[in-house]
Amino acid sequence: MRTSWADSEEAEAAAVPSTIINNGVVPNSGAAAAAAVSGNSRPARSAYVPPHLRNRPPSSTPPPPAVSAPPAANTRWGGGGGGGGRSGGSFGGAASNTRTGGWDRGREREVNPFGDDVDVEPPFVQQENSGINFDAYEDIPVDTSGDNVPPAVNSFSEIDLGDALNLNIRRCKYVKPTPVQRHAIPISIAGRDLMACAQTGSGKTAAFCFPIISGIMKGQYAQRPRGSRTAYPLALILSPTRELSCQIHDEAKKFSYQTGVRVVVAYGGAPINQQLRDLERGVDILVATPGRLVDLLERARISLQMVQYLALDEADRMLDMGFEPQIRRIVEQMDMPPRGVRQTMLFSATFPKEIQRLASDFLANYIFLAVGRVGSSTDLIVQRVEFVQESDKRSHLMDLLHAQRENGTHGKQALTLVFVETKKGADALEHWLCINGFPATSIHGDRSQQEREHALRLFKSGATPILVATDVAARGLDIPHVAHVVNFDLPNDIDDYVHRIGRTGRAGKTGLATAFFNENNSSLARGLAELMQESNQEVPAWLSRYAARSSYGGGGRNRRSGGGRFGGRDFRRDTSFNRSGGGGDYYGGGRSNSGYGASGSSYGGGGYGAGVTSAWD
DNA sequence: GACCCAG
Repeated sequence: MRTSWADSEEAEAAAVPSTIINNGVVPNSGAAAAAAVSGNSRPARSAYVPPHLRNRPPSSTPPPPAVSAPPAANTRWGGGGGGGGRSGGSFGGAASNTRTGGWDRGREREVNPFGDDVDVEPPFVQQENSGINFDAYEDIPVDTSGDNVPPAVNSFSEIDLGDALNLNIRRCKYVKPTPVQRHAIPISIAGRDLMACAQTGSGKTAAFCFPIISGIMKGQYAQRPRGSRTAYPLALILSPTRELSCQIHDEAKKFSYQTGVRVVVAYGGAPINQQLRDLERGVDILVATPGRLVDLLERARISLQMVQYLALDEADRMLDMGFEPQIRRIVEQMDMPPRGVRQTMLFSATFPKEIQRLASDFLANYIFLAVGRVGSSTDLIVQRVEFVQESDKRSHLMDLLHAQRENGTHGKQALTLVFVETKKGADALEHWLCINGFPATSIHGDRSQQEREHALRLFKSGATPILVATDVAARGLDIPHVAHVVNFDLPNDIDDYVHRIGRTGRAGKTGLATAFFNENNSSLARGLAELMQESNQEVPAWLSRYAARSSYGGGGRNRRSGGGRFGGRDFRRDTSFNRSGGGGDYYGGGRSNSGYGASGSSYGGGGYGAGVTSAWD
């Protein structure tokens, strides 16, 4: 499960000598590659299974003859997916015939992430679905809008994802798809663009990984340029933090085991040389943070011209002020195929309408999908708000921690995650907790990547059961056993609050979220009070008064919270967002036919309602 | 203010 660069160093050492096949093709010109892209821009994701994938045992085929050649970029690794594509090329029939799935396990040492084979490797710490209460999902509210929405499926077997992927799904102990998977996977398999409000705890990562992996396995892709040091991924998955990219990479690798689909992660703070070597050995799916990706693009070590699939995790964050220019540059100003040619999938739990509108620049005739959650699960997280002056916060936190210690809700199985506003504040609080007898560590952007990963490991293992964090840890991270999230400093944005408290109460477990509120947070009062009310939480009278005060002053409005909060609703259906005359563009030529209106009322006026309070992410 | 290349 580890993807830190320190660990991949090991994998690298084990993986040489390279078995990558070099067919000797002269580095391709951009034009040729572009032609290849446009000629195969939407690979058919039909039920067709290439012969070499039919009835294929997991790892029975012997390795091909070793080919001595310098590592070539983008050679399909392990074969499984028809990477050879056109066997008419100089690749040669022999080579492609030998590239059946898993042939090179002994040579490339593809680590078995499941620990059920010869390779002994610790099993994944999280088999998230196994802890999910599926009964609670049965009547979950789901909304879709857009043209010709493909119907949802009820089982993985209804979709032909391919044998190797299906085997991995079974190994993950995923018995049946979660609601977001039931809806998002058919949409993606159909080749449609997607904006999905979904939840990590219910398998969001799988929801975009399965179609990508399956599509690459089945796709008949033109030979990617070789011989140069430029890598040509077929899929790009972007996320806002390094740790989240690592987590997605771990998941994607698990799903890709013995499929022949190669997953590489690239993020900042780690030595770039290792990542360059990984890329040289071939990449189908690239998981990256924006900064390092831009760096690699500028070095011409990556080209996006073969990208067929683009997925943005935490998409609203990626398109928020801080990231949007970089994302726009990557998606629009590099060599990535344009929208409508590539397939684009955006995932997040919170999707403010302003961000939805921005996002529509990257999408073509997309489907909007919102997965709510049953009201009963709301109670999994108890939200408390306490009025605490700045000067009293530390002693108040100490009281909470002492109480937890007495309750026994402290330690390996009851982790406490404390969010603060600033990096300095994180350091200070960590130090203060330590000298007061509470072992704590911290994660924030001023720590080295090694320190960040180390802190996360200490916390996850329970060795240090308190983690002080900035918003770097607010989104997406799946940390089991977080029993308590403390908003020592509340965020300025209610969406950030939603993501923060979503670190607890995951996978059917209960959670507690405590917030320290004072005058400095008055701009959040209204959103907080509304959210708590929707979540059937007790709203303190004083908070309601704050909320009432800020409601007419316009005080708490910011760009992300104005006009409909949690994005549980397609902005294209909001007429106020279509007034500029460009509304038709958002639809790409058609109106919703999903009957949204009929079920929309159950959403309680456009929010996630109860859904925002828990594992939904 | 936080997060996102490199050094």
